[in-house]
Amino acid sequence: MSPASQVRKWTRRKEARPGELTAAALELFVERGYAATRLDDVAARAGVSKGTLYLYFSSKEDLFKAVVREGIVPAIERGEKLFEEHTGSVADLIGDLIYGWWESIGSTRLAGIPKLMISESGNFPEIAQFYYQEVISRGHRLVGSALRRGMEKGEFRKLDVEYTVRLMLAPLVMLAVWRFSFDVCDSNCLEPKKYLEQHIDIVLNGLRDRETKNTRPAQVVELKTRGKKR
Amino acid sequence: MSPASQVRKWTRRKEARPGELTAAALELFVERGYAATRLDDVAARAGVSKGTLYLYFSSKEDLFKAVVREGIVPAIERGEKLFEEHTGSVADLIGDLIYGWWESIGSTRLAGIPKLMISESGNFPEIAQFYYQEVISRGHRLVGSALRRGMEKGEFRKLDVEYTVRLMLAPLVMLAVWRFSFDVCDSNCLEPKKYLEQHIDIVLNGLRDRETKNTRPAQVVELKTRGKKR
DNA sequence: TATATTACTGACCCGCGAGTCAGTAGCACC
DNA sequence: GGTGCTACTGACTCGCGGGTCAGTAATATA
Repeated sequence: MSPASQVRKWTRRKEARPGELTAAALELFVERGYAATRLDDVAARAGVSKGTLYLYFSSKEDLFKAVVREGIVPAIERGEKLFEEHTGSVADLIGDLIYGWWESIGSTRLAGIPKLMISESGNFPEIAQFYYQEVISRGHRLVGSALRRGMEKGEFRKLDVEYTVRLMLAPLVMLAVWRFSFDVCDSNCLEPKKYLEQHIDIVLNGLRDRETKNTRPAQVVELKTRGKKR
Repeated sequence: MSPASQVRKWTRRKEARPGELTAAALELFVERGYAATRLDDVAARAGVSKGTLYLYFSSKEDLFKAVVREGIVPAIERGEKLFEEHTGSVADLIGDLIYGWWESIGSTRLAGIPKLMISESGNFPEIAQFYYQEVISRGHRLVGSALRRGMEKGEFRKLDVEYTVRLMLAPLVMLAVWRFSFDVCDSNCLEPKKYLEQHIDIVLNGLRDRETKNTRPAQVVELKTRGKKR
């Protein structure tokens, strides 16, 4: 009935395309891996044709870089701000950092990036290097600063900071990775908030300086009730 | 010089081929990812031609399955035996399990399999399912039994076992994954044994039941001196 | 040494997907 | 409504790598 000439086949949306393309690419890269992802599919998911993809990105590798860069750098910056602005016990700070990570990365699709980087670091050493410097190192430095502060204040035992940082972060990375790997197989899949809560519980207990008398018992804080203080 | 007819071009080694091929495949899969690995390269690394590979494996996917199956199942069985034969404190048992994992998996090339499964689970749901049931589930059950025993004996606080298991294993998996992902970038790369030692230290401290009076302080055991008791 | 058997080779096939580009349709401006 | 600009399309190319198979060389047997 309606003449074909009246049907609008597409619209110009120059500004929106790059973001939509990287978002689609992130989903597919995480789901299938870099090599197994077809650019036709990325374009289709973003609602454009493959040709359009090449207007905004010069190659598949270029698209991959954009996905990593754009996704992760803003997130780490938020974490650093949180650290600088924090006042109060270090145990609280650690909790805030971990729950903050969950809110702004862990629970979002950005959580797929660690898995991506783990899988593809061998094929893109340049990007791996970038990711290591801009995300991993900075993240370690951030948590390291918090731990050091806690040790200086006598809240925590004195332990090697670098190792403790990694031990603290490993369960977070695994939580993110798990969602995109085995959650489907996992019949009794776990409740992320409870998992993080218990992680904080065990680690803060494990770190607590037993010689210091005036430390409170380890704080198990409900996620729901957090962030209402201001 | 020596006539070409005298040079032996290849020898028959029917028995050895499959193992050599899966070993080569494991290395390359881990290094480059499944899709980015060429069967020509796998064959070359195993010292044969691609045609030979197809005498022993019907497809790339079949080879992948063989790599996972053959590598990991024997290892988990050793862990289960360790658990059954163990007598003594649960803290010791946990240490033995973790160091045993390091000796028989973490420090070997088998450590690459977790990374492989994480990367490719989406593309091979059937293998992911197999891996989940035969490795992950069994591993969780194993560590879960140890934790439960510790809680019943009063060595540990009463916590949700399933969550604690994952929190205990996350740093091990991350250690394995790290080696094949960012160790190259990592200037000050860590000492695995010290890392594991500190993990055990923190976790056992974190789990310790503070109400129980007769628990010893957390045991930090040197890896070097272990395993000499019998 | 002659013959049969088979582990192994390597050149070839062919489909798939990254990357290209001539053409088309939306839109701004007159 | 016409004209020019450009965001977008989709059919095309072409190389790469999974998979095949006719032939070859090592070995077993006599």
